[in-house]
Amino acid sequence: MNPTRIVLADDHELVRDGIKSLLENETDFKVIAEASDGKEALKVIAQEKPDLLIVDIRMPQMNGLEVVKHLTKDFSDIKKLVLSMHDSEEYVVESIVAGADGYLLKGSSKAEFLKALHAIAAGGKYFSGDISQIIIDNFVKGKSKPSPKPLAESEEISQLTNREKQILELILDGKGNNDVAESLKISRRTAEVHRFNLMKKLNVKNLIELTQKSKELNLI
Amino acid sequence: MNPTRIVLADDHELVRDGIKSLLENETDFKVIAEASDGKEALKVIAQEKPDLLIVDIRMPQMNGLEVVKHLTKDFSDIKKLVLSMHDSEEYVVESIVAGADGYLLKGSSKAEFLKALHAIAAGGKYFSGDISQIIIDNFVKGKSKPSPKPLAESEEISQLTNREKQILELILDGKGNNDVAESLKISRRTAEVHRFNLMKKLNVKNLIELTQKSKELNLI
DNA sequence: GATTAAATAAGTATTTTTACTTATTTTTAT
DNA sequence: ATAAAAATAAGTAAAAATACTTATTTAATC
Repeated sequence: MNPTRIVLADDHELVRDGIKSLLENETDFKVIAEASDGKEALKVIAQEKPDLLIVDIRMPQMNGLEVVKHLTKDFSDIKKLVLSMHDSEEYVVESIVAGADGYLLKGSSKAEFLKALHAIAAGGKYFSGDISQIIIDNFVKGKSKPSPKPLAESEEISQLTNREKQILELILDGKGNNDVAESLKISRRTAEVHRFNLMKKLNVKNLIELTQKSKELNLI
Repeated sequence: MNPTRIVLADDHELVRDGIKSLLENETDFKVIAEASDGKEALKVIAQEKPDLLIVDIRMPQMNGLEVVKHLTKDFSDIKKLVLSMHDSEEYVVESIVAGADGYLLKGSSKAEFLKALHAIAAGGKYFSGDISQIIIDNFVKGKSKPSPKPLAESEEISQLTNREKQILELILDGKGNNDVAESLKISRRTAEVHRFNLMKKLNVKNLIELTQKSKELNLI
């Protein structure tokens, strides 16, 4: 197998060097590029198309979570491991919500770091056991959780055309046909047709069902 | 500080001995009793009132999860660490739901084991990073999780009259004013007024916002 | 270069919702 | 018992949405 190609984003050179040296003898991983701030990270990622991003939260220009969000949105197949000094609740929760595949405290051992990388490279998730408290508190609310649905990109959403997805987003922002038309500079009728078609494709018959379906599809 | 008093429940003597020897030099923890099946565990716990139970899932008579459930119900201040050979989804999820404070795979290192014990003794939770995938998949459903609100009955919802709450539910089921009217045997106009009023109270201006607000309020 | 798929737009008719106001009847609380 | 709050209902006019159909213009693909 080819090594997992990694981009490293952290504003401290020392930290980057440390991680690089940790990975030096690992044949499974290869750091192919670095960035010292969020904006740069995005640029580098667009160029290099790595398999995985290791990113610090606190960075100049654009923080790590923003970077993660962008990746989740625009490069959904790039994995994201968030490294942080903090086990602050907000950061952890935000990271998960932003779509991070892992969250490690900088105090983690090399062994755990590698474990996390392997898990994530294999398509899994790895969140430091130290923060499980936070995860449980924030996400395990009701008890029963009936559907362990694959949160993968569903077939349903992929039958939508790009335009339809775009319009769906606007609808989900609470926009009416008129608003949609206006913000996309198309006629209201067109907006209506798009709405009509996408609702048909998603097999829903009203906004509520649309919203619920969207929730199931993790669009909201 | 007094050491944390532990009861050990596992049907394999070897495993129990192993854990005991691991804890031998730890002044913070003391194994005060053991049990080799679930029923016995409950009996011992009732006698000894330990601070913490380390319990295997697979045991004769009564499995570990059942024991955990009983403790959560009847001895809520006793902490529970579930030890398992399996990272099976069901077990993990069930453990959490049953009220376990931690879940460790038997393959965990001594360091992680102690970390977990310390975390749990201190009132925290510790779930092996290896199973974070499962936790995330099962409990983190929708993306946005804006409000770690106490899912207590919010002020907003309590300003609604009962009738309005009832109608809100129907709306959230995707019912239009006509459907609402029909199923409550009231006139459509009345349904409209209720909808109008409740939306005003919740300060939303369309169905999407209503749905989102309802999600925040954990109504959906 | 031809087909196909996607995006655009208009038309039509029906149904709903919005955004009120007014007013009567029940409940509930003091 | 009486005032206040809640539930009921109707009216009106304007704005949107629904449920289609048809049709033209781009893009993409074969």
